[in-house]
Amino acid sequence: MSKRLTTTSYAVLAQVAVHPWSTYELAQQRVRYFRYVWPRAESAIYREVTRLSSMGLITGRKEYVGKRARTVYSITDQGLAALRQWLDTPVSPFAMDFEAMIRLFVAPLGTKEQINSTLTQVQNDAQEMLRFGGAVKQEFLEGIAVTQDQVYIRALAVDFFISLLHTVDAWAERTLREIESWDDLTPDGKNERGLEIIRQLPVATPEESVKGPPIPPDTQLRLRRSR
Amino acid sequence: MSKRLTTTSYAVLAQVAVHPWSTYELAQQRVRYFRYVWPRAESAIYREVTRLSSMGLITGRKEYVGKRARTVYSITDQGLAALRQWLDTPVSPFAMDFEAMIRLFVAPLGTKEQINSTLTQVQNDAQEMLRFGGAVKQEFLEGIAVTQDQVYIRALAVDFFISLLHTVDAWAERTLREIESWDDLTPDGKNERGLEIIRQLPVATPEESVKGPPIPPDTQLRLRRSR
DNA sequence: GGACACATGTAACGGGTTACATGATTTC
DNA sequence: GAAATCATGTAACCCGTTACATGTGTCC
Repeated sequence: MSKRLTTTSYAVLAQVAVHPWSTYELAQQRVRYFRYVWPRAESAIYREVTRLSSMGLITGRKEYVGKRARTVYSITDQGLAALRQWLDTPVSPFAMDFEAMIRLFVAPLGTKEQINSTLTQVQNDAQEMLRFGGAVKQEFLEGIAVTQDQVYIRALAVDFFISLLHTVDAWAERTLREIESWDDLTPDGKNERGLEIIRQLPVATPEESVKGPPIPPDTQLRLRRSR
Repeated sequence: MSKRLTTTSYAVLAQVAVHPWSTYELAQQRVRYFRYVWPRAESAIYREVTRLSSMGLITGRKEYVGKRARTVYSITDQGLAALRQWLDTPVSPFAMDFEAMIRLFVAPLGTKEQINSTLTQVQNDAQEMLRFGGAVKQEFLEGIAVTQDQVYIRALAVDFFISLLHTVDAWAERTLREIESWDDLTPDGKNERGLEIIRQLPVATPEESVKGPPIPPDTQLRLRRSR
């Protein structure tokens, strides 16, 4: 068992910091915590709990619900200190896995139905997540959220979540409409239209912005470094 | 070596489908292809190339640049067929790793400087990626992009990329301003403000939308299934 | 009292990462 | 002709996943 803590470790630690949980609850309640910003399999949570416990960052207390034993974990002072220390290290950048984009690139090899169904799936996923966001919103407004005392922070996170999903949803929508307007998936006659879309994108080309000093080479974008 | 192809395999295959590349070029040029939507380490690309080649989905031809040997890979008919077949399988959903969100949640354990630097980093990353997006835009407008004949498709992808980054950038900006306005990171007196932000989020609460039929239980959001 | 979902895990595989290695070219 | 960088990989660890296991409460 490695000694290094990963972001996943800190995610679990952060969740335990809110209040004590059993491992099962931790794994389940990730939905309301980091499932969407740091998705991991349940078994990964179980392993992290074992690890954090063996390192003394959380402590388990055996409880019984009827005849069934369960271990409820709380954060230790050492665990809190570890979290605080972590806040001084550099963040790993935003990263996404978006398979639909790869499929879009190779879409001309397939059919209109295929790319349509891919984009529809993207939109459905986004709308489903938005529904979850709506549920969270309501919980806070009703004052029954587990982290009700942290609204002032959580509001900022939910804001991000909602904004991002609206962006994905809207993009899927307009892209579906665009493809609908095509007769087929070949490049024939679609060149100028594509350039027009590109031209209208709200972003400056380097040509337009060569007034400023050149970008120093060490400003290179970091790849995700999540270990 | 497992026989199953992963999304990473198909990403490499899709890139080789554009035109032949040496392995090194493939690993480098991911920047212009899937680096941002399917980020993987270079060594993973090398391994995939070996695998795809041994499965006959791509073929390598030895070339020499001066004294240095290199293998240039092209896609085979079998590889094209595999890509086409893949388009009929369900997409794996959008997923993100966004460590900054975890840090935001535990921000009250640390200092204002710490959360500020986290959010600034998020904004810098987004702006750096936007600059890259601008460069891609210019390439297409100048007509010198490698996939110039695919503008009509790529435009849709670049649109997504730009939209998403503007969303991230704007969120980081307004969140930085919000936190700037605080005296400290404690909940004291920030409760009502948080609720106000939540209230204004552009998403329907389930309460508001109970007119429609209940959501069938099998509409559950899938977790990323990228294998 | 059988079925089913809840609660709590363990085992094993493999994909992704980090770290290292090595010759060839270019730079100064 | 030394140093830096390019080009091309290999090795090994470990995180994350999928699949399985097993007892316990609950529903009808």
